[in-house]
Amino acid sequence: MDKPSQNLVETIYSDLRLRLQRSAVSPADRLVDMEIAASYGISRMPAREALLRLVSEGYLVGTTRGFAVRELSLEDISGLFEVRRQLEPRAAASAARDMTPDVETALTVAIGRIEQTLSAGDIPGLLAANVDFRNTWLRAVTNPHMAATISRFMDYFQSVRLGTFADPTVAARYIDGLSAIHKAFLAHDPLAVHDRMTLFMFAAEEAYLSVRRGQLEEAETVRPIRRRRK
Amino acid sequence: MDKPSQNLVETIYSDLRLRLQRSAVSPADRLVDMEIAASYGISRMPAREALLRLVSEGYLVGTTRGFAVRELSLEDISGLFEVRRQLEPRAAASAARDMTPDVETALTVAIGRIEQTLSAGDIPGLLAANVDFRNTWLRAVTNPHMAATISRFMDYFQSVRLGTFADPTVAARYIDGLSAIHKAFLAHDPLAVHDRMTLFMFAAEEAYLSVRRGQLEEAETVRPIRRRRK
DNA sequence: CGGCGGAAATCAGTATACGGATTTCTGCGG
DNA sequence: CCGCAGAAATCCGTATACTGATTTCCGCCG
Repeated sequence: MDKPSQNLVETIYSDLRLRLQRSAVSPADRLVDMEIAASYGISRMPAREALLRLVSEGYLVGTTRGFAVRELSLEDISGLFEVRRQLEPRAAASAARDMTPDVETALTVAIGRIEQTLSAGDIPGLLAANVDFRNTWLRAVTNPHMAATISRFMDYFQSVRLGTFADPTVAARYIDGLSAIHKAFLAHDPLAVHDRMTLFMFAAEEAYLSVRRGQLEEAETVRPIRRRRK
Repeated sequence: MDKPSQNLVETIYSDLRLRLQRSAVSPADRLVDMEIAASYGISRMPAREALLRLVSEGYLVGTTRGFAVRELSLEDISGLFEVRRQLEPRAAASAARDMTPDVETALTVAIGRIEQTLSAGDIPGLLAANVDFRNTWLRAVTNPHMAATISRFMDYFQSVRLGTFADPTVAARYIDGLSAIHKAFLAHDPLAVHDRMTLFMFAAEEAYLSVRRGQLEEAETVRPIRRRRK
């Protein structure tokens, strides 16, 4: 969201955030300040501060050995979606009202890319296109506090998302929902956008819950994951 | 929210956050890491990290000389209240549904203290009682993500709040709104709580806007406040 | 072959140090 | 008395260093 900035912490923070958004960090990975620092050729402190910031925002958790992406419990997912349900339909509706033509075309492009990557079975591409779509309508949300909050809540789900699209049935329904939202945007109908987004929220919640349930019972057996502090 | 914790950054962060909640830091004040560090008898880094975290959360802004409390523009206030309107009525309603008896009595105590401090003209006490009231019902919100988000949005307004209660008319209406919410809580009526909270949100937004407008035009004349970064 | 215990390694937290940008202070000249 | 240039002070950003807690490694003993 911010420009390059000649500030190291900001740079590292953005890079890491991007990697998290793209699910480029697995929950098994450990992010260590010294490694990151070395890869940028800088000292530990900026890397450490960026990591700490991601922890305070809830994207990472500190373990006794490095930082790891936070894994969402089923309660987390429900709770996060309760908030999303309150915000996103309203925000999307206001975006539909205030949208400029270029946003409109960008949305269409994004939807096209989503359908294309879906039929090609290109999961990473689908993921990226999906992020594009949401960022595009979010750009038309004039209230920056609203947009930032929504963006933040969406980003919590990146560790689950890959799995969401693995099941073709789920993926198809997901895309159908997006497509309906897109149509409502094109019709410049804020109320329809609101309703469609509401429906979409429930479908998405179910999808994430089901995926996460699967992940959890699969890992039922072995799973240490130690936190910090006595 | 968190316990003492044997972590310096956390300690300082909580202390500072508390001071901000209580409006104990004026916008004219400058928070400097070395000063804070000295007052705790520690080094710069933990103090600095706590300040940086407050900046990233939007409570402080960096200036060329120390950190200062963020001042809300009129647009900020409107934007923040748009989000609050989406969240707080819903959250309060769920709190009304899930509330335990001890929360109920705590709410009554808080309301009593609010009325008492109001008639006594004890503004700081009123401020504290007000914070108590909101934290009390927020405790009954079972969704931690919802509660944390709301708490965060409320805390943005501490720099304006003192002024809100200076005008007796505004204060009286504010308290009336709270009182109506309290009654709805006692009646265990989630819908009434939702409605009352919605009304209250609009009244509060108006109050803050009016106070802030006054502050802004008063300061119209002299006002350097330099930010950082070219 | 397994487990047990101590040494070595890893890494977060904190402290101290330095450089550079900007502001504030100071004193001289007008 | 005011302005203006240079000096001093302030304070952020970053680097490096130390410490203690925890984990991992490794070899000895049963």
